[in-house]
Amino acid sequence: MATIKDIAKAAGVSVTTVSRALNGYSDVNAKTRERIEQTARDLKYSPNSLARSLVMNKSRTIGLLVSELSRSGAKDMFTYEVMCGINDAASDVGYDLILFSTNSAKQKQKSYTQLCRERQVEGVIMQGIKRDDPYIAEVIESNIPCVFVDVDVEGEYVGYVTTDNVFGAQMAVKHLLNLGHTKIGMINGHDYAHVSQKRRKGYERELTDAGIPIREEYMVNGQFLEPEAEIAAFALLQDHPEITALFCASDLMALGVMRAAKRLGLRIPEDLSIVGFDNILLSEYTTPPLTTVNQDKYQMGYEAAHLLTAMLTDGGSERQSATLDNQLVVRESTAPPR
Amino acid sequence: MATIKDIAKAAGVSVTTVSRALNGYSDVNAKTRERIEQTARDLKYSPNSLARSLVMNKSRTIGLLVSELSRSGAKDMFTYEVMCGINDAASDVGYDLILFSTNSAKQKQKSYTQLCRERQVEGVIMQGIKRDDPYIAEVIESNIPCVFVDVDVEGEYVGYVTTDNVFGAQMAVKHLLNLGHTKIGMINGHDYAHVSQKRRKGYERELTDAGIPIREEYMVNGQFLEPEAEIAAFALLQDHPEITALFCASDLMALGVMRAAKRLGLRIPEDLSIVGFDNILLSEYTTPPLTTVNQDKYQMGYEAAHLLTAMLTDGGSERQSATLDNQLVVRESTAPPR
DNA sequence: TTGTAAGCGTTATCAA
DNA sequence: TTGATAACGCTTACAA
Repeated sequence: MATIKDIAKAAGVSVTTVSRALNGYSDVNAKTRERIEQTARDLKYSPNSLARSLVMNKSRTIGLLVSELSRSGAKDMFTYEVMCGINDAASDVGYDLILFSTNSAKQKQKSYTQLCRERQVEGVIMQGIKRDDPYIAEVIESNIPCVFVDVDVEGEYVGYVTTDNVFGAQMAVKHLLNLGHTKIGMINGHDYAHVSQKRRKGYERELTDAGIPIREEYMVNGQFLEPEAEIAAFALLQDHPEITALFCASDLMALGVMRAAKRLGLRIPEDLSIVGFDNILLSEYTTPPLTTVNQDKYQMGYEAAHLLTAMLTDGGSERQSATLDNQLVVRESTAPPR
Repeated sequence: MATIKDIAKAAGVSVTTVSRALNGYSDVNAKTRERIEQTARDLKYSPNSLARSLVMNKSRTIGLLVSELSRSGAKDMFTYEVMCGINDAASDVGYDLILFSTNSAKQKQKSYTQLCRERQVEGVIMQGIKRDDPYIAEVIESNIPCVFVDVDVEGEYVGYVTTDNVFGAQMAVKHLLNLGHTKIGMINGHDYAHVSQKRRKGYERELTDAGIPIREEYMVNGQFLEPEAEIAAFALLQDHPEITALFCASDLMALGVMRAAKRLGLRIPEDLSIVGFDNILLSEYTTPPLTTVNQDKYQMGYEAAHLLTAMLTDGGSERQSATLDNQLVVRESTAPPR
């Protein structure tokens, strides 16, 4: 509870001198500094960052805005792993993280700018929000630096981190093509996700390059959810029994697809090959283990925080965005068609 | 960037009146209030919580201290799920979360009290720390309210949330006993975990109740880590081939044990029955699916935040701690011995 | 019902 | 090398 005032009194100097001594300014007599530091220790002083932030107008705090941070996200460790990366990168440079968890109900009450201003965060990292989220427009208008995870918006103070989703999808489809598949369906997420658009693009491009016509009816949405994907895949496979392989825009949805296949009596990979996306932890443990496209989630978070803190300190020089590589991980859910 | 000063000027009143109007005090003329609220909206005002916290000496912030928040924790969703619960409970009552991630290197630089005072958190939730962590003593001494997850310390301002680990372990062992096992080993975590002590107690008690002598050499530590557990279990099973069942203090370790069994050519559950603890997501997907003791991790977090905010507002009335029930989840990793 | 003024714990400007 | 003093944006006695 000791303040610099207390120290000043105890050490017989002014608060100014205490402040300067404790902050390592050079214009303080060595003896005085020593005495001040000692009394600070004696009084178990620790600075009040609130007061400091107020006067300096810098909070050394980053807001972490995760849309619907909830149990449902528990299954793919995506959010968590990204967070770990963010946390590590932020704490490396002395920033603390404040967690805003919003949902649409809360968003109605409080605008993005309000949220940030209130807590005086210096910058924001946004994760798990959809393309049509009203906050995105606010972010671009506002002058609070922000880095998005998996939404490709850029602006003066806005950047993003993502992986090469087009290429990732191409690798997945090429793998299927190489195995001899030609009737390849796709279970996508939803139209409001940046990654869905990109993965679809990769899927279509690879097919086109191979001279295979694109069939709209082979593409369905599973909302990035396991049960929804199961329903969608079930219907798709029932309507189009000629399909021998499915590319899923997420591992979680691939899980649902596996369930649908089981219900239809289809063996994996003999009757149906499945490729996922994300390489979530679970994908290694399914039966059979899932072939998928790996994304380095931790790195995404780390990079996001790094970009943001760079904007904050350098004043926004160099890169604002980053696209990370991803890799095909071949496991046992894919095989040549019968 | 508008402040109450700006509003005061624009609305032609004093800052006091603005403050009172915006905070819903009754002693403000309805007309004046309306005018003030309108100009606040016009100016896109949002309060500066830093300034407010400073003067009120209340930050409405909870510190979340997770020891070694890192990728290694990614495999069990424990940390994440608890966090979701904390987040939901905290935001229900208008508290924000600030993430402190410490590791021993940082702890040396900064004491617990310093950390909290600096950021002026009103209370703290601590997760993933060991019994011998130096912070624990600090917490008890300090007068900052704190709730621990899975460490049973109590004090004037200190409580904890845990599950009934003794009973959980008893259920696990009883299940094994009922199947006819008598040579039951235990892969524990380490001596610095509260839960390890409790689970061991449950294991020993149940065995004793069944008239089976406790054999020290049947108990080994796996540090709550998969590879360590694999090594420990491998050695144990090699030295004591008569063991037909293993109770593991965590699912993650059970995964390692399964690997060890495989390497030894033991089939699960025919040659070796395994029971885990936690019911992590993965346990459902292993081959075979793991019998385990479920803990409601989300609820633990929710309860922790609830206890803490109650302490903060009521001034520490009623309960300070909570012990949640857990349930045996029987899957396919257990069977009668041959 | 409204306003004046003090104060929260810092840092920054300026003068000594 | 040091110290008054103002300022950051807000709340709150106290007075009017």
